[in-house]
Amino acid sequence: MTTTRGRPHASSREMLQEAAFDLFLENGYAGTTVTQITQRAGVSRATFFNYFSAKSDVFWIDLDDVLARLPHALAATDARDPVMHAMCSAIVTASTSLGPANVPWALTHLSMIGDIGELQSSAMARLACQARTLSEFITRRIGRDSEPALIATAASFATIGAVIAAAQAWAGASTKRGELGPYLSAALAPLCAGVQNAIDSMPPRKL
Amino acid sequence: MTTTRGRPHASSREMLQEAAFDLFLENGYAGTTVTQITQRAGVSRATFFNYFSAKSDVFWIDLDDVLARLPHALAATDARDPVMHAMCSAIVTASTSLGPANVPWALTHLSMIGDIGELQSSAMARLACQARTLSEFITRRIGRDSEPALIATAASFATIGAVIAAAQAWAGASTKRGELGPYLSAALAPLCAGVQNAIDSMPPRKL
DNA sequence: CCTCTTTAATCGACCGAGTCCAGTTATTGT
DNA sequence: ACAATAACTGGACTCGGTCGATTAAAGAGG
Repeated sequence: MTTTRGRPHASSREMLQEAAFDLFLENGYAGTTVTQITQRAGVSRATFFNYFSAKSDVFWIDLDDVLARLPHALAATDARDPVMHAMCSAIVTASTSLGPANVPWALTHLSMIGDIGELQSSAMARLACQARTLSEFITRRIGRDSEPALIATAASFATIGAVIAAAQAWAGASTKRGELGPYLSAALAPLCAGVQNAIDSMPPRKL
Repeated sequence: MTTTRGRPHASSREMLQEAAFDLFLENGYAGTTVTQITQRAGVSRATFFNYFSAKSDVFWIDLDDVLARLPHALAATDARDPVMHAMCSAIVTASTSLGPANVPWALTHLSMIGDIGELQSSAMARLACQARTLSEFITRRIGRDSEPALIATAASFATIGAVIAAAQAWAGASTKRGELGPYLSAALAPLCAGVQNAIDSMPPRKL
C-alpha cells in the first residue's frame, strides 16, 4: 500500500526553509524567531516543530543529507587501500555526491548571517556524531575490533576538525569558489599522511 | 587603591559549583535546573548569572582556566622548534600546568552524568575558540602573516579534535587513570608529524 | 452516504534558559 | 552622617522547545 492515507501535507520543509532563509538574511539568525518564520510561512508555530526538531535544524538539515551518505561512501572504498586514504577519498566523494549546484544554503550564505558563534556549536554537534562512524571504520580496518584505540578516535575527531576548517575556508572564499572537494583534500592530506604513517609503524596485530 | 569598596561577596563561584555538582550527580545535567542549584546554594536565581554566563559554564569554567594558559605556553616555546612540535608541547605543558590533582571536575566525572550529547556541544564551542589562537600561532611561525592559510586552520581544528579525543579517552579510563599529558601526546603526535611534513615540503615563503 | 482510520495541522498550556532592570543591602571612604 | 560602590534580590519578560488534546482533511470499506 503506497497510497497516501490521511490528511495531505499543506506545508513543506521547503516552504519553511524559504521563509526562514529570507528572515535570516534580513534579521540574522539570532534575530529571527521561530514564530516569525511560521508567520511568514503561514502556518502555526507547532507545525514548525513537526518538520524540524530545532531552530538550527532548518539550517543544517541539508548538511545532514551529505553526512548520511558517508557510511555508504566508506563501505564502498577499496579494502586494500590504506585506511586513511580510503577515509579521505570517501569524504571527498560524499561531498561531491550531490553536485556543486545544490550545495547547502547554510554553507554558501554563512558569511551573510553574522551569528557565526551561535551556529557553530550546533553544526559541530552534528559533525561530532560522525566521529563515531569514522572511528569504527578505522578500528575495523586496523583490525583491533575491540574498543577503538586512541589513535582511531583521535584521527576521527581530527578529521572532523579538518573538514570544518575546509568547509569554513570554502564558505569564506567569495564567489566564485570552486568545488568543495579540493579544499577537503588539501585539509585532509597532511593529517591522513601522518596518521597513516603512525598506523603502519604500529606493532602488527596480535592474533 | 586596591581596597574593596562596596558590598562584599556573600556567595562564591565555588559554592554554586558544589551545589551544582551534587545535583548533577543526583539528577544528571539536563535534570538539574538553575533554580534548583541556586536554592541548594541558598542564593537567588539572578545571582547564579552573576557568576556564570550560562548553565554550562558551571561545568567548563575550570577548563577555561587551562585554556587560558595556552597562549602563554605557546609564546614560551622555542622559536627554532618545528611549528607543530612546539604547538604540541605547549598544549601538553598547559594541561599539566595545574597538576594532576586539581583536574576539572567536569572531565573526571563526565561518565557519571550521562547527558554527554548535551554537554558535548557546549564544550566544543569553548575549544573551537582556541582554534583561532592555534591558527594564528601556526601562521606566524610559518611566515605568511597575511590571512591564515588553509593548512594552518585545518591543522588547528584537527588539533582541537585530537585534544577532544584524548580528553575523552582519558576521562573514560576508569580509575586510576594517569596524567592527561601522555594521552595528549599520543593523540597529537601523528597529526603533528603529518602536518609538519607538509609544511616543510611547502615552497619557501616568497619575500 | 456514512463511518472508521490515518495523518497533518492547530491550539493552548507549560517549562527552563537567559536577559534586563529597578530596587535593596552592606560595606568603604570622606 | 553621607555619598559612592558593588553584591544581591525580585520580578517581569522573551524565546526555544515539549506535550497533550483536538480538529481537519483525506482514503478505505461497507
